Amino acid sequence: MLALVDCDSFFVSCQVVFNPKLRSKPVIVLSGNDGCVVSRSKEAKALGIPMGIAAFKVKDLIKKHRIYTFSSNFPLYGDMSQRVMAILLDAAPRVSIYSIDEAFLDLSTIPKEDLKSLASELREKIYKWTGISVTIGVAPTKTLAKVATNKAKKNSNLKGVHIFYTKNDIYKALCDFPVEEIWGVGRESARFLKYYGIDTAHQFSTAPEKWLRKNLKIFGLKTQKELQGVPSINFTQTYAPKKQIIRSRSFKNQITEFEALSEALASFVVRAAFKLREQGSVTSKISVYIRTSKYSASHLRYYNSAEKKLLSPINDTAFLIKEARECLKIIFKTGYGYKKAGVVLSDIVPEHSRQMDIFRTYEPETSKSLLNAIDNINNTMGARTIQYGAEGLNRKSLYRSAKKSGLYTTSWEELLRVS
DNA sequence: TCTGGGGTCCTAGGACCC
DNA sequence: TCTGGGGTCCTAGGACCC
Repeated sequence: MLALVDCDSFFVSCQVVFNPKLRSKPVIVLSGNDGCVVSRSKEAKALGIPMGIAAFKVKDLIKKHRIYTFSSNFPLYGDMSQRVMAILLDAAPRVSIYSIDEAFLDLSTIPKEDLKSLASELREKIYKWTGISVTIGVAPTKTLAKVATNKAKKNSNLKGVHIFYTKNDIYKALCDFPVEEIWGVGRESARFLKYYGIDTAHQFSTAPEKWLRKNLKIFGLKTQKELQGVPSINFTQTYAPKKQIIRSRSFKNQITEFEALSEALASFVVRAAFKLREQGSVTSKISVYIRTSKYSASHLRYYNSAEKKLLSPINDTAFLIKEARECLKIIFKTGYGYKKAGVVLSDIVPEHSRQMDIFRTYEPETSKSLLNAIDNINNTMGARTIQYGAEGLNRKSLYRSAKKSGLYTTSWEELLRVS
């Protein structure tokens, strides 16, 4: 058996921990640039705020019901996530952290009769130690644990824990579980399945194997096995290094100047390269993209990207900034108002297995101590204590973030004051 | 006026080899 | 008229996740 532990309305919960008077009130958290609604309290859901909707579209609803609104605050969520995960890592021999607010726990060594108390106690402990409430689903496979969690969230009588003990438990649950809510069945597959009369998870689990393999490919087949109780999705490593690192942002106002865009890209590179070094990796491909608004008139729309392959994989910020600038030169066109830009590092490999460049156009050792020094200073004295000139100095923020709460757990200046 | 920011896995098809 | 049979590697882009 394995458990899925899923934090309830995670971003909202993080805000409420440090602002307890918001408990039982409608609260939402917005995406970057205050664009979309990405987390909602139970009360906000009940008022009809859909997931992912553009914030301006529900402005009236927010005003009318006095819904408390926060800009996203990722340093806070990341830190709260680590606290929850630390408890989970201690609770089971193997833990697979799946996202910022979810993890799978291997419970195969736990006797069946102990599962219920273990899950309930874990749930209480997490709430007591972090203030975050979680829902736990226990089942023989990841996909079924997802179903169990889903059921628990919809039925408050279950008190946040749902366990599939028997085949019959599973059968009953799958019969009234909509096919489009299965983990791994997205919009495309759901439309296809429904066209052929497959509406429930149970129907999916009994569909002909060959037909499924042909149309939904290998992942469709794996999902079917999972629903039948046969584990088919790997239990991945807890701290697997990223294979791709993206840093991107939407801008508050359109950017029209090359230099301004170049500075924004440089700041993305700085953060991406820091992440790269943090996980002990080097990259051999950098790509850059810029885009106008997706919603503007078609003749004002422009999207383009460019990439550079690096002869020798590296993690040197200054080098990558130069490469990003070269990419921008290729794709930048005047006359457009750019709304978003991003940097992608890919073809990432561990630093110790780096393939050297026979022509030695770049010698990584020379900058290693410099990079270490910069990282150490920024780690101990705060991010951006030392910056690169290419990021631009004293610039005004390019991003909208009007309702950001304090960095209660990661900045000495912003600790919560209690009186 | 205003529409997020990360990720992963899989497949088809091209380029290439003998 | 008819034009082999067996492979590998790489990449772009789709589908999906939170």
